[in-house]
Amino acid sequence: MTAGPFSDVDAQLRVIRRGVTDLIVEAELRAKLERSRSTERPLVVKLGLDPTAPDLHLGHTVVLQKLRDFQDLGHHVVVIIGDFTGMIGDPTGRSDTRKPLTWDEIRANAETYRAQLGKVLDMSRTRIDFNSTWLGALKFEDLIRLTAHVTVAQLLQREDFASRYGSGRPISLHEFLYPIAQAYDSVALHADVELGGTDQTFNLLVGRDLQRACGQEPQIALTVPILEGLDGVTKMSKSLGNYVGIDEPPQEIFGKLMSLSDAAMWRYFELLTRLPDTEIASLRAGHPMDAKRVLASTITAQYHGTAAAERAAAEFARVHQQREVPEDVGDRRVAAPGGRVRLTRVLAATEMVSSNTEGRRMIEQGAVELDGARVSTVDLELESGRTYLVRVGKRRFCRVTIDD
RNA sequence: GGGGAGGUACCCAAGUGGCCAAAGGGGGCAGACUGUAAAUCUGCUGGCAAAUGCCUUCGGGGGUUCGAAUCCUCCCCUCCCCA
Repeated sequence: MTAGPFSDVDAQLRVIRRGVTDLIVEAELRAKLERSRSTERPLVVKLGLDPTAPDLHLGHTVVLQKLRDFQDLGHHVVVIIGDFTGMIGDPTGRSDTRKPLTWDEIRANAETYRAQLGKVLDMSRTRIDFNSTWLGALKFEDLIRLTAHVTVAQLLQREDFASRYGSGRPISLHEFLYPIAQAYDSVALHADVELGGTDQTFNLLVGRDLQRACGQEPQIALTVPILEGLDGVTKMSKSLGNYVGIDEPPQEIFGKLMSLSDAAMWRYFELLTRLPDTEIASLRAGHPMDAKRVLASTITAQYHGTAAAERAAAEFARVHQQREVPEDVGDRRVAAPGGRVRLTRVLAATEMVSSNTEGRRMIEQGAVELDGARVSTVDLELESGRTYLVRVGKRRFCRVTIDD
């Protein structure tokens, strides 16, 4: 993208600043960039990932795209798999203690990451490290020295700790160690920049303090906005079920994005697409559904290519706007011991519902269609030797063949 | 170490011997309406069988009782105050 190894500092800063919430401290970043340019040494840019949730979703891509920006500028990107910190679990909110992962699980998760990160990053220039490498080598004595640099009052500045402490909810001591461990990652790497969502601000700043205490130049803390999930309110996360995984099939990504609320969609335009402001403005002036279609197509294309995005769009129109059957309906076979089976059993057996009782409820609520006709009989039986097209709710389809 | 308050279904939160599979809210799902949106309205929201039946669930174990989320007892966990 540029002639020399590193482009003009102002140009770099323009790219880096785009879409970020906080850049602490910009003057220091400028100095680092200038030195990097004159010495032709790339900056070390760090991002930590949690090893427990190896499925990347659109929420992660906000920060990953920023990481990609740094890569494109020629800098050195390091992704830390927080296998050690994962034993703690970043204490944001829920207070459930995590069970430590086995080494095999961690390795497997890291492989998943490697595959998924490649959808956004240039993996040939991405280093992946495990923080157990250096954290596991620390002795208790080292830990004591490290923790001496941080005060309890400092830790209680963090909003999450403060509110829990204030409202009488427990804080385990090891949770206090989380920011310190993450900060030590920066020390171990000699990180120049650390990226994270705005919820990471505190941790990133502890990194600065600890680096300073260890005689290093403090890193730049750079935060990007947290993407809201499909509900448009809480942050996108797998555990809340309001996410779009980057590994999901195109129809899923497209369909999930179409179900966004109008209000939330602009946030997605802003954080997930690189469409120019003028184009977004003209979309705002038109029909919201057209805008949403553009959003869904753009993002689907990012992960599956334009052709797949077009297919997904066509499929969506067929199923939801013309109310027809989707192109790829799963085929299942269900055994009918006596020549016939109850529909409720079929629904459960094909996992279209979670239990027979649930299936019964669905029928009672008029949510089940058989070959296009709504089912009103709860104890309806299906005959063997036939194939039925079963639909539950709006999105669940299955072609079921009944065997003897 | 002393004193006090708590642990209820996905989450919050009522319930202090039977009418409790357990109020209410949130979330989720479904139906209507629509642009498969949002908002709104309605219904459902442990499982098996579908019959007025059975099983699992109120931190864990044991006990009292015809009968317990509710009483007793031991244990585990959390918070607050004092030291």
